[in-house]
Amino acid sequence: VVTYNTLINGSFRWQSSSNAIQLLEIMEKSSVRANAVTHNIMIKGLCGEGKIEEANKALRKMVQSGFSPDSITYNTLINGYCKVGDMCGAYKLLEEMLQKGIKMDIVTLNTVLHYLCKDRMLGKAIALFRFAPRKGYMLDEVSYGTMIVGYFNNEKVDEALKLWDEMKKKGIFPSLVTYNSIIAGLCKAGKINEAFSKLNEILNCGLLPDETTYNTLIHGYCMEGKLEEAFQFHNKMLENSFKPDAITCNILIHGLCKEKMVDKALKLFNKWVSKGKTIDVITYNTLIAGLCREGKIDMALELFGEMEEKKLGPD
RNA sequence: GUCCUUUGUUUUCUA
Repeated sequence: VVTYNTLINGSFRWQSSSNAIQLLEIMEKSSVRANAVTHNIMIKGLCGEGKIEEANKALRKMVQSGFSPDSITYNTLINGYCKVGDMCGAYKLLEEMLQKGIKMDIVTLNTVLHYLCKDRMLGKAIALFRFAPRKGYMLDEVSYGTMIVGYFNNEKVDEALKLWDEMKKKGIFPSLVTYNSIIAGLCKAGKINEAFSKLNEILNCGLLPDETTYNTLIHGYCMEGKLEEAFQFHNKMLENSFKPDAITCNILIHGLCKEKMVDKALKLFNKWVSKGKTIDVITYNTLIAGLCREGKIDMALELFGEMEEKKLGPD
């Protein structure tokens, strides 16, 4: 069943729910029985595609098969409801969970913190963040990372940095994700040099930056109009054998368009395509926006036609 | 004591 679980989960991640469901059906026809993890994977996968109804069906099936939803099940569903904006649904589930005697854990708490921050209720998030330890919750790296991002998104740069220090003082060592978060925040605040110095800190800690790290910094430089530096980072990425991805491409194209260099953006785009690298809807949207701004509507429409050919549905 | 599942980080449009 572990084999099937791994495959089903991977299928959701890299293919689609229909492939995953097929695998589940194959498993059901065999002598292998689904376990609680299988059900949790199904629920998560369906939530991930925004199919809340289907996820609920999967939940019912789980119960029918004799499994009790656990905290992972509930956390998954609560996150799913929040993701589609159904806070009432999420709240109902939370109550149901508590009624069944399943305690909120740090994951539940972090999920709530995240959506409070996202829905511009930073104040409530802060209150919860400060109150939780008194209730026995051990704030972890995700809690801190979530709040740091929340502060940055509300332009509270100093507070974000204060939390960063507080976290370290507590002996929680930032992982790459948290470093990426603070780099993004510093970039957004226009503190690109401080963001850059965090990259050195990453290396000194023995961590390795990833594509997100580079993309974030490249984006930071682009936003400042420093395209030279942005492309230097792009080259550095290649040197260090990281693979610039569609996001990298989108960032660079956007940066070029912003500086009224749509022609160069188009060149980059063509180069990217000819190398067989992936592009996506956002690539097209970015280029089309750049072209429209310059009044080159016919070229924009040409790209629009290409989108349909490539089955990248315009949105 | 080992495998699988839940939370945080990067890109596009409205001045």
